[in-house]
Amino acid sequence: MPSKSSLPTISDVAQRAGVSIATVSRVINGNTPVVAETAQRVRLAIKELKFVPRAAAQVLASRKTNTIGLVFSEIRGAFFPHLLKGIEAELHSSGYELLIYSTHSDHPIQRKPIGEHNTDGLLVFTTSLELEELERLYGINFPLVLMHETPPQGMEIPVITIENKDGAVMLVSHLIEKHGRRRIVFLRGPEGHEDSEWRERGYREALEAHKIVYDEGLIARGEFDEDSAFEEMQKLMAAGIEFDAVFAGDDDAAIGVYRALKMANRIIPDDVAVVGFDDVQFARYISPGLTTIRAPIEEVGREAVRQLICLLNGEQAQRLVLMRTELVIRESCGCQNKGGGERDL
Amino acid sequence: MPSKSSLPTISDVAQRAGVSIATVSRVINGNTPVVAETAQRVRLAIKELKFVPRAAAQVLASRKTNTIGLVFSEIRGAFFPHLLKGIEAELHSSGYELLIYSTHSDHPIQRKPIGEHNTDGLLVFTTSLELEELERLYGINFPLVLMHETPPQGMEIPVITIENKDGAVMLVSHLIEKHGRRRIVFLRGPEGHEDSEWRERGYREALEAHKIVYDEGLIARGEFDEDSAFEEMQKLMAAGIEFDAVFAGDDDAAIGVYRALKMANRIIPDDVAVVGFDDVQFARYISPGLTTIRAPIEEVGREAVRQLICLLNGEQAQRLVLMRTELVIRESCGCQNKGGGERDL
DNA sequence: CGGCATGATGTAAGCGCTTTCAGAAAGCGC
DNA sequence: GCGCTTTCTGAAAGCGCTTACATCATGCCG
Repeated sequence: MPSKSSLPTISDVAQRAGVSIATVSRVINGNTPVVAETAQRVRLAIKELKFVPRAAAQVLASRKTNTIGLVFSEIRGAFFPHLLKGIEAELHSSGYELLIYSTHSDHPIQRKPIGEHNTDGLLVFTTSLELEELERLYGINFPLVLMHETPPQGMEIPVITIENKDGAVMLVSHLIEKHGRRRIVFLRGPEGHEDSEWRERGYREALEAHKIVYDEGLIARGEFDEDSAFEEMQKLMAAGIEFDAVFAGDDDAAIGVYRALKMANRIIPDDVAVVGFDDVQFARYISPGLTTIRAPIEEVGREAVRQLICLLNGEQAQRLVLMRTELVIRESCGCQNKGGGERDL
Repeated sequence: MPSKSSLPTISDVAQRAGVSIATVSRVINGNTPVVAETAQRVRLAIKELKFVPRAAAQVLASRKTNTIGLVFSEIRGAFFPHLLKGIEAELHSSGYELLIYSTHSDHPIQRKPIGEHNTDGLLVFTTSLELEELERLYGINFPLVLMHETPPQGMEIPVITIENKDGAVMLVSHLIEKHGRRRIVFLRGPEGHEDSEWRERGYREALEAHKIVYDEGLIARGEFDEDSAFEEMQKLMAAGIEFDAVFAGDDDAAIGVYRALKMANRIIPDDVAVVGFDDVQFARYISPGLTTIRAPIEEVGREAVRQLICLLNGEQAQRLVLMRTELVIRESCGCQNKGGGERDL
């Protein structure tokens, strides 16, 4: 049993097969013709020695890492698995590896964790990368694709995102038209979060289209998560603000809204209608079923990878891919949910 | 603006700072003393040139990749984010990177995606790695930690797992003692899945302890996911098998059970009590709230990383870490859920 | 039958770092 | 001041691959 220090290298293989290391390299990479019989001998030697090329050496010599990076900030959130699944799926079919880095703000970064030194390109979700680093990477022409974030001034980086505004309009219009709601709370996401900005714009447009005056007092500032949503709702109610519906910003926040409302004995949807955004897994499981917007998150991941691969191949990528969103009606808005979600509980 | 082909290297830095590349390397790695003033000059040069060491070169020269790998098979499943979160958190505080590979069976692997050539050690979840590959890695003394899977015969690999059997016993005993259920269906997980094996053992022990005869007819074979659970329940009901409770194998499966039961107009928990396993996010959100076992999944991830790092440092790792599980009572078993889960909806 | 494509293989020069080893500079006691 | 140790720094040898280029048989044409 060989110790770890003596793993076989390409020269061991070459020697055993009676060829030069160049030939071994050629049969491994298959880009230069090698006589069939020789190739067979090499492959045998590889198998016998259980040889696996050291990735670092390949990368160093070929200047290609064959892996792409994903920078992400919020592993929590029902959102993440969907996105990752799409990315993984598309990546596998293209032979790239995935390096994931999630930027926790708490640990100051010493060595640069992810970038041009260990990946061929980067998938960046929302604002998980500091502007400075983004500029640096862009400056050296490093392949980059953004998700749910338009690039800063002057940078031409492909973006994949969803129809946030349309989704919000559908949601709010539904609340107004079908259920006669007029005092609709909007629970924003984090400051500077683009999804949130667009959803708010949609919210305002929908109000306007129905001649409802925008009321600053109905805007609450959450973080796209359960806890902050819960607290914001508590505050709102404590302040005695009246409302008959809540647009929760995203599904995670909707959970917090549910909790606060139930604790205050307000019935959903009779007293207060609630809608979310994203249609994550649990949206159909909670009670009442959450009316929300289906965002093709998985598809965003797939498309992001596709565009990045375009870039990696030196092809032109699309500047902007906008994914359609779709209204998913369940019961939390007041509907009876006839038909549709047959998988709902 | 430098083109991608002319990224600065360590020699550029050395030249600019008026030192040798060895010195630059020393201040980067900080393991050999360098006079403060010189070090400062080097750091300045690094900053000015925006130099980032190429990871591949470092890896090749130092023979350490500074990244650990995670091999996983089921990105789907409410399970995954919890695990990943724990792993990420622990990893960051130790300065390692994470390379994730999820083994989809559909794409035959050409190049070895993950292993000794691109990581310093591997975290392996359940049976995501083929035995042959596991043996190979073990054979070359490669640092390995398994999660939720005991190592094959003769291999001494550290394992992190949870008290599956105890959890199952708690669940089933609760069903029997508090709710008088006696015909309890057990919905298994996939063949060979260790969690499933142990849960079944707990199920049988609990029955035995209460003098209930084990009935083969009450065992259904799911896949730890919603769809197979749904189908299995349909089959069971179609076959006219009687039961007053279902132990769903895991929470994902419980969802499928809920759906099948509701579709058949059987009331949970009055007609049929349902319990799950894992306590994933949505368990508290569904209606009725799912009685389940809280498995410290995140902690499993953290602990796995800790053990792997022990190995990487040449220290001894624990052969087996067993995490305690805990009964979480909500309403799906028939309880009224007084107290406890104050975050439940 | 000589000259020349043609295609398979070998030779060797890196890729950009780390690290050993040796040398230079500086401090110390006698 | 002389030899000694003690620090710091530089030269250079790899790490294990890829790939441009050279080499060497072939086969083919005129």
